[in-house]
Amino acid sequence: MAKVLFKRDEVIDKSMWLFCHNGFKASSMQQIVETTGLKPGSIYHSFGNKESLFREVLTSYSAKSMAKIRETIDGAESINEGILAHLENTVAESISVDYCSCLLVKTQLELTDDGKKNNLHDFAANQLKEVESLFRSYLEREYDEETSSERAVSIMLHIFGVRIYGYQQGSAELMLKGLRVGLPWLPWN
Amino acid sequence: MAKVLFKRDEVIDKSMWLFCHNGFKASSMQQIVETTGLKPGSIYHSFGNKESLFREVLTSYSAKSMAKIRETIDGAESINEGILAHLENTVAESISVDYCSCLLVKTQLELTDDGKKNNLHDFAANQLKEVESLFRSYLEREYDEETSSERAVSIMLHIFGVRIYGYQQGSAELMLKGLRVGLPWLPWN
DNA sequence: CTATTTATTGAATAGTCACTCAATAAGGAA
DNA sequence: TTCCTTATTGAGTGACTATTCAATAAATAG
Repeated sequence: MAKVLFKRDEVIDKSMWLFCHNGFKASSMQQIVETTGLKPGSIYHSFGNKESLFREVLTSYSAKSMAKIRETIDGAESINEGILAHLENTVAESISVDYCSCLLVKTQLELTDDGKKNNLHDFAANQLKEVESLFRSYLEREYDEETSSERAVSIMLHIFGVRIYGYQQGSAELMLKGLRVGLPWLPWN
Repeated sequence: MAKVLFKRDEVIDKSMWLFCHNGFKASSMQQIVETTGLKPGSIYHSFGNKESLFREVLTSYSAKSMAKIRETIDGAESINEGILAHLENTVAESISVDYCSCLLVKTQLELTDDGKKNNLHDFAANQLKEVESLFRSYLEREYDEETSSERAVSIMLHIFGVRIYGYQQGSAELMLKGLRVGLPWLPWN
């Protein structure tokens, strides 16, 4: 056999699952081989090395995340209702049985900024900055620049908070109360 | 030579520095040997294994963190001023050159909950719950139970947020603005 | 049909990992 | 002093790591 027998997207998705659960270092190439069904040589031929594969996974993860945010806000009756819906989704996600936080957040904490160009730490940080920009651009449809900027930061702080707080047991209700206190300008019921 | 030639606390502190910067898995025993000056056999004789050593480091880190919070709040003119001072300290810390977030947060994200008893993930999560309890107990001196509980959660969400947001470049001012928006009940200037 | 290109294979490589253990050295107890 | 306990040593262990590469198989070009 030869020539494009596997689907690149499927390999990315299966690898994403693994990286999300175990992080970068703890996901071994052996596990990737088992999860994707590809042989080591195939992976290296198609993706270069583990870091390149991970980079593609991160890019895909980031694109999906931002698409989902857009979808949620665009589908809501107002910007603020959309933002609230996204936060509620994030909380709901965090109590699922195999919750594994956010790959970008995990990557930023796991990989150190070694000073080299295009390191994975900075890559994740930049993607998260883009998420903030996305929220800010939505807010600017409703508020002045200053308010939009402040509230975008506040949203990011709360999302990051939920990404970590979500590991506490039975935390959904508590988190929603905490979000309501910290984001009183959102249209809570 | 023999018998207690090294100081246990110093070994813990030096290992803490390493674990804070690289995380659990990425800190090799070889690095621990180099950092602490102990030989492999000595470390295993005194601490059991890498996980036990890390557990002692986590315990020490948690104790130090909570002591510092108490110190800051007890030394302030009011509970709320103390909480604000602690948040400002956290922000200030996050812009230092070798910032490495919070070991408990990093551990919770790096190590998965494998379901086993006393795993490191749960250990870190429990320590973070105690930090929340500490804030709640302070707040209960000023507010009713419900308000104290909600605001303690809100504080934790913001601290977690800062722990991650701190990796963005030039973020100190932005974070302070975000905190001011999300925690308007604190005595800002 | 033949030649060339290219995806796939999987055993093999060198390096790193956490960890061990017999030998050794130095206290305290008798 | 002699014995016993215990901290220290550091070379060594096997398991695992990411990665390679010559061989192979299939699709495409001429």
